[in-house]
Amino acid sequence: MHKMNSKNKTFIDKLRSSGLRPTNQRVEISKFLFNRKKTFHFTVEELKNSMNLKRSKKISTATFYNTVHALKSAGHLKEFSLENNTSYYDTNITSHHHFFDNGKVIDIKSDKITFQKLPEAPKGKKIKNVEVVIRLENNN
Amino acid sequence: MHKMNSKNKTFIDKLRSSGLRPTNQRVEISKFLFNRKKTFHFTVEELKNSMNLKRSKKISTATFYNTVHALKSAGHLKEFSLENNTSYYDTNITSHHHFFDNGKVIDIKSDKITFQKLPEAPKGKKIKNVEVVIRLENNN
DNA sequence: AACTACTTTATAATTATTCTAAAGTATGTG
DNA sequence: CACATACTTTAGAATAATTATAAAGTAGTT
Ligand SMILES: [Mn+2]
Ligand SMILES: [Mn+2]
Ligand SMILES: [Zn+2]
Ligand SMILES: [Zn+2]
Repeated sequence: MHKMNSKNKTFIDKLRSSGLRPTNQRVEISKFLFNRKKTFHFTVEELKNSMNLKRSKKISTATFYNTVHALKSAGHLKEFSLENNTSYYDTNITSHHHFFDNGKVIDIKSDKITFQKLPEAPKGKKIKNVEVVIRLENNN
Repeated sequence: MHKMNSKNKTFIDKLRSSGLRPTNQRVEISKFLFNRKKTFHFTVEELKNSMNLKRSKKISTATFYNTVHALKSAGHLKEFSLENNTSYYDTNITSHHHFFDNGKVIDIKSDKITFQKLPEAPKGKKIKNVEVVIRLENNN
């Protein structure tokens, strides 16, 4: 059985608030996702492969998808897309911006970009958020 | 056999410059895509369904995918993604911005958004383009 | 007409994702 | 602690979007 320490608290709470019991598999996934300093951008396949690589008893694909989906529905992960019909997830759930550099994704803090001019929302609508993608290429 | 008129010229040229012979099927697809005043945003499935609806002899799925792919590779279409692992295409190939409103996509001309502050590219990289997505929701 | 290169199409394969149903684990109750 | 019940994990099937294959069709050339 697992003893909960204060370090684990945050990511176990994320599971609980997603309606998920903190089982072994889920705790390991949540820890892997949230127990890091920097934002993590990933696909479910990438997550599965990197976690299962070091494990003798693999966590099943369905558990990865289910857990990620529940965390996303509860607002602990944000979904986004690149141009390759795969879902990416972002542990930074605040509204922020990105550099896209050949499949690599880098966060840009919200306050690093400000606008001089922005269009109004069409009538009956309002703006939920404004997010910028800066696509990069190699110099020269 | 088809006689080419000046109206057809543009979209037939797009086929030619994509390395595609202007066959009947391709001409109809290219015409459907480019012979309109406003930008068209679509998925291949949507394109196929709306074009085949009015046809007795259907154009095959592979031809839709192949033609769209060639047009995109030649730069006559731009690919983008919403949060649902399907590729969308945009007949507006200029760098521009979008409203995303519940799966609906609306163009925002480039000059409608200007920046006060933008981050620099990481070293060794330069900025290829900057595109904004404004997500909308219903009022009240 | 015969030759060649390019096209279209039906169908199979692939990839990402979701579903299903059976077996496993935890929790509550007496 | 038994047992019931509820939730979980998992392997494998199913689905959706896309890509590949290979046979039959079409066009351009000699
Ligand atoms: Mn998919
Ligand atoms: Mn896909
Ligand atoms: Zn991010
Ligand atoms: Zn557009």
